Amino acid sequence: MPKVSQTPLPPPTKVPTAAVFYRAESYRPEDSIGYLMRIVLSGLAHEIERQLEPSDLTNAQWLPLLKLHMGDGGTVAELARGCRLDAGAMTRLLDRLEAKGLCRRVRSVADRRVVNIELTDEGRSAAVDIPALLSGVQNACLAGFSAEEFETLKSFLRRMVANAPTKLASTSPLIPGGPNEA
Amino acid sequence: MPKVSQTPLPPPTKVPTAAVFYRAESYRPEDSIGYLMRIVLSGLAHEIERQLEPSDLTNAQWLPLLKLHMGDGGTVAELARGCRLDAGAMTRLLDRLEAKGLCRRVRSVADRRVVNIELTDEGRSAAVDIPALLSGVQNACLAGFSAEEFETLKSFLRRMVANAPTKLASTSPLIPGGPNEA
DNA sequence: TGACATTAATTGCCTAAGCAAATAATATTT
DNA sequence: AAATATTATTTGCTTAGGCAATTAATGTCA
Repeated sequence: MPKVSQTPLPPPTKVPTAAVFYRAESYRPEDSIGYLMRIVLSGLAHEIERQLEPSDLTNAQWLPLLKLHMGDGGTVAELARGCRLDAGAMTRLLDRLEAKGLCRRVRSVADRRVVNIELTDEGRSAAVDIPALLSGVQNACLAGFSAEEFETLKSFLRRMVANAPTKLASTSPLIPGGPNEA
Repeated sequence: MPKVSQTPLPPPTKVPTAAVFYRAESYRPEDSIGYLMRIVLSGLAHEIERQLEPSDLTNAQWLPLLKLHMGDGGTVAELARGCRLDAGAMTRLLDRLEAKGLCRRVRSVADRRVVNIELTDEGRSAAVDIPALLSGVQNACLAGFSAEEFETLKSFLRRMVANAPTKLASTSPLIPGGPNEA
């Protein structure tokens, strides 16, 4: 039951009216939120990768490793969903992790289709450092932000996630507590 | 001259104090701004690519095509810088655009090292539709945002861009009017 | 002028991600 | 039970991007 209003609304719009912030005639790539987010993200990725160097991990590899370490998914399919990756891509990513000795594949006995992924000791010791690293990089990215601005930013991002085409948003449990938990 | 205050500031900090929004002990990937931005961006990319289908263009190809059309860079190096891409990646991207008949390479006579990239008629006609497409997708992503929220979001993003490691931010004219033009 | 440095573009090698097809195992249905 | 559908994983093919080395052309400096 979304926002029942007591006073009758002039036009009974159920979907929020599409804003017109960008127009074809005046479009400049550098002003677009997509462009700006791309720059922020690539900066974050670059710095994360730089700090990951001693661990011999790439920016694509820390997320599945972290999920394994947190017990959030222990099969190829679960990891692929959790990392929003193609199953084939995850297979080959795990090939590389396995080649580095960070994890191993164990065929499930209960369901012989699934392959359980287990961290090795090296994998575990590489994983424990990741949260601190990610926290540091993202805190640095937010330098100068107040706590309130930080919350506002997150709520903006969650609203944009919710605006994304349903297909993408529905394939995995995106936001644990819904798009409104501040 | 950033915000000169009349009252004396208690600690004369010149660099904004690093905020502590994320901590290793309580880190959850789904709460991170990097994760949220990644989802928004991939949703945007997916939708843009879907709408680009009739043009036979990919999400990676519209930006160089648009820059060529806007006269913003006509050589491999300029396009690579403008699109924040490796020169080698741009070479091969242009290979694919050329194979599709959207552009052609013309060796410069003034400086025989450089290759000038020219749009073909097909390239031009593919480029003209791009701004409207990008505007539509990004406006949809911003559904429900007020004009003020939109400006706040952009200012947040610009501040994060400015916080990015100097290396990345200095390689190209990121923000035309500086990180403060609302 | 000649040695050296810089720049532009290309190429090879790697990681990476999506899509589609193939295979194998499990579920469902008739 | 047999046929069918679904699921898990893998593999081939493609686009894509980064890094390093190579080649060619231009600039710089002693």
